[in-house]
Amino acid sequence: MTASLLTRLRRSDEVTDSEAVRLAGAVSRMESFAPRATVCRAHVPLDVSKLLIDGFVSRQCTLLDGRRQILAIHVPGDFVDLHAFALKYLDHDVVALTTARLAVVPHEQLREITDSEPHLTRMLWFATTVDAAIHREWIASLSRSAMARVAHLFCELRARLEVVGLADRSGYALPLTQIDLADATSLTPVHVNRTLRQMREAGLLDFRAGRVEIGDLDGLIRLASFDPRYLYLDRTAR
Amino acid sequence: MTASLLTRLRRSDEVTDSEAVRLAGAVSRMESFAPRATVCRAHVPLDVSKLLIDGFVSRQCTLLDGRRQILAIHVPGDFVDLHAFALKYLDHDVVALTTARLAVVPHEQLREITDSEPHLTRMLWFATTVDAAIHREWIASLSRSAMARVAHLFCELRARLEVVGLADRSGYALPLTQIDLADATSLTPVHVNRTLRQMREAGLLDFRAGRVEIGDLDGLIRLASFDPRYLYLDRTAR
DNA sequence: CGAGGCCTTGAACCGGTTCAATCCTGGTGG
DNA sequence: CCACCAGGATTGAACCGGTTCAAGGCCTCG
Repeated sequence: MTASLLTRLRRSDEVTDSEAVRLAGAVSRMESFAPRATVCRAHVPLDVSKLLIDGFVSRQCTLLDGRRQILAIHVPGDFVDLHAFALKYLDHDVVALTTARLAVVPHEQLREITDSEPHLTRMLWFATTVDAAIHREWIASLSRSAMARVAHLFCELRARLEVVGLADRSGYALPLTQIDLADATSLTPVHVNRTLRQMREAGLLDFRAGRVEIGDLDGLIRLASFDPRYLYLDRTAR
Repeated sequence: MTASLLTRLRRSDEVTDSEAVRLAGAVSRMESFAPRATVCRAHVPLDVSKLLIDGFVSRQCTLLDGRRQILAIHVPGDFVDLHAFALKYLDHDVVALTTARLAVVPHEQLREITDSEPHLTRMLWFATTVDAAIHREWIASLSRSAMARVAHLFCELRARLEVVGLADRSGYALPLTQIDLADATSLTPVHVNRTLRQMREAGLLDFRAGRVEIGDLDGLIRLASFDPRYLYLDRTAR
């Protein structure tokens, strides 16, 4: 169950077998969600956190005028609402974008890990600070052009999915709608559509039928000015 | 030195005297910075983190076209680059917006705290997840109108400064330029200026001479649709 | 007293939005 | 088996919030 999380953590630091066992043992059960189903709601006290096994989920909030803002998109291996362990409730909703399976980890288990496994604790802390780094990159991304924003999102998802073996240089499965992309980039669906057409015509990328087909990864990276260092994928003792 | 950090942490949970002593003992020295001085630079390995004692500092990055994007504004009591303890380097620069004093905490000390003080560790972890929550709120804010964005920034700073006794309902000192506000809201200085004029004419707020004078806090909160729950200022065991 | 920042205001411009219509596709029920 | 329907994708045209460019004004500091 925790295989993809381990793959991710091991990309950034060494994880001992006993730590891996500890983590696997912390999972109490699995949960499945249909597309659009709410995984957890803002401002509701939580005593579990959830690890995404497969599918895509988003952190999102609903603005006053009813528009949905996607704050982050999570991929398999992400400990989606680990923040809730420290925060005790979330400030946003977590919603399934596709069919999704998540492993449930009671905070009681996390509490015991923090009491007895300092290194594992630092790894989990690390995972939440990477989330924060991704948020910052989104803030910077939002101040750029529509093309750059959309390209950046595709580059980021590619890099993160590659870590868990779900993407390569040529593309990846991404069963989202243009509306999802619009809500994630703060653009209108209409403009996302035009932007995708431009990218297709430029031979950069073709997003169709739930799949991202990358024509020119280097061009895409340049367009997005994507620098993956903010994902902290290099290996260092933590 | 750690008084304002303690005030902040104690707002969210109980901190024992021995924990407070441990935290105070972790500070190795003080550093002062002039306005615009760089506190730490992106992508440079770090072995200390810094706690803001007084003044304002920003997390920021420079976009390809030379524009500066402010990703966060920190107020006294904030453990500005605590993230670097987990990340080992930062993905952005930290720059003094005003004259600023910071307390330096070696990662070695933080390491020892994580090894022997689980509750204090969770408190520090908590502090970084609140930073992430603030980032998310900025993402949502950026998708709204110029008025709402600027109003939201003023509301947030007021709420955070109030915790450490540096603001009340009527206003607070904020020695930033309109250019700083522009870079923090992804607006142009020209438009920030027009927005501030509108807010002044509406009797909501007067930002002049390095001070925010609030005329109608409730109106401002409404305009910003500011909901302070994302700052996690309620007291809970963590 | 001159220079450099910052603030302020006007006018033209433009990237992205809004509104509206049409197409396409997969799923459903008769 | 096919008509129908709903949700998403696509395209055109008018519009608008915020940008850009340009010109002063004001204040502080050397």
